[in-house]
Amino acid sequence: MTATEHLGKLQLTIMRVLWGAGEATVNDVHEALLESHGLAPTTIATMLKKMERKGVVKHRTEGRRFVYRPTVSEELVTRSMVAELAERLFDGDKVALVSHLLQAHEVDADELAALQRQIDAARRAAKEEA
Amino acid sequence: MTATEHLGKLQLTIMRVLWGAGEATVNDVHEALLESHGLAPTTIATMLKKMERKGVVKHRTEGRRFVYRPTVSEELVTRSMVAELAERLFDGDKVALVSHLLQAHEVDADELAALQRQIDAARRAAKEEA
DNA sequence: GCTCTAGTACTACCAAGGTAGTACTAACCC
DNA sequence: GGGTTAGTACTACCTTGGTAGTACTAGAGC
Repeated sequence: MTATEHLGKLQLTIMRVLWGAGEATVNDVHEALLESHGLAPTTIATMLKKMERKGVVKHRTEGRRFVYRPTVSEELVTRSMVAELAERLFDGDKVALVSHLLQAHEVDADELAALQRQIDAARRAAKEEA
Repeated sequence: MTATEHLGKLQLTIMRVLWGAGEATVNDVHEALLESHGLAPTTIATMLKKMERKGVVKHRTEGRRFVYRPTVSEELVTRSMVAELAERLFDGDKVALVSHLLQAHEVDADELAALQRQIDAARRAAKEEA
């Protein structure tokens, strides 16, 4: 039932570090985001704690430090967040979401061609599955 | 610049009433959402006030009541919310968002065919514009 | 003019995301 | 063994979305 794995901006950023590294300590995450975000280490720690309470990460103890690892996949999060938006904006109709992108002129000619190829591939895949 | 016109679930619901009606009083909105949501009238009023502070609606006074009207279009809100998600999840790449939908098997064969037609149309439109 | 009421203002509370300071303590080093 | 320090715990504050009760007042009706 994909329990709406909705993550905030910072949470997603942290998750990306975890997804990339497999697992990481508070310090690892802090280092990874230092240049781009410059947050206090305690901010990362607090956020990770909140995320653990929410169930998207788990930690094990290694000496003094906590080693966090994700408990949900990037794919799952992405899917449920996209689904949530489609739900809110298009009453769950994912095709309408794609239509919106096409109609809002958000996609240029090259991108359209790329999409065309992807749709072809998806249709072929769908046919084979059937 | 599309100043990230992000709206919550209820806010969006209220906006839909306003977009549909052109303008509406607190009571109108309350009536409109009574069956589906059953919220207190004060909840609607509070929400509209917060939305006005945020700049997505304005009101004029008509005797004792406030008549609210949207100051942003549905198109704008939709676009900026989709863009925000694309930003968060796909680093702003809207094509990647579409690819995700296709690859995640979220779209069935009929829908693919429909999309195909839309892409064709979009490509023709793009060609004519050039 | 006065009362009743519709309708807004004000206030309050909860949850979650975000941010961070301060306090505490286990571990390491000498 | 004792001090230093790294690293988490606790607490706190802000914002926004959501929800609603209570207080106040302009207007309508008599």
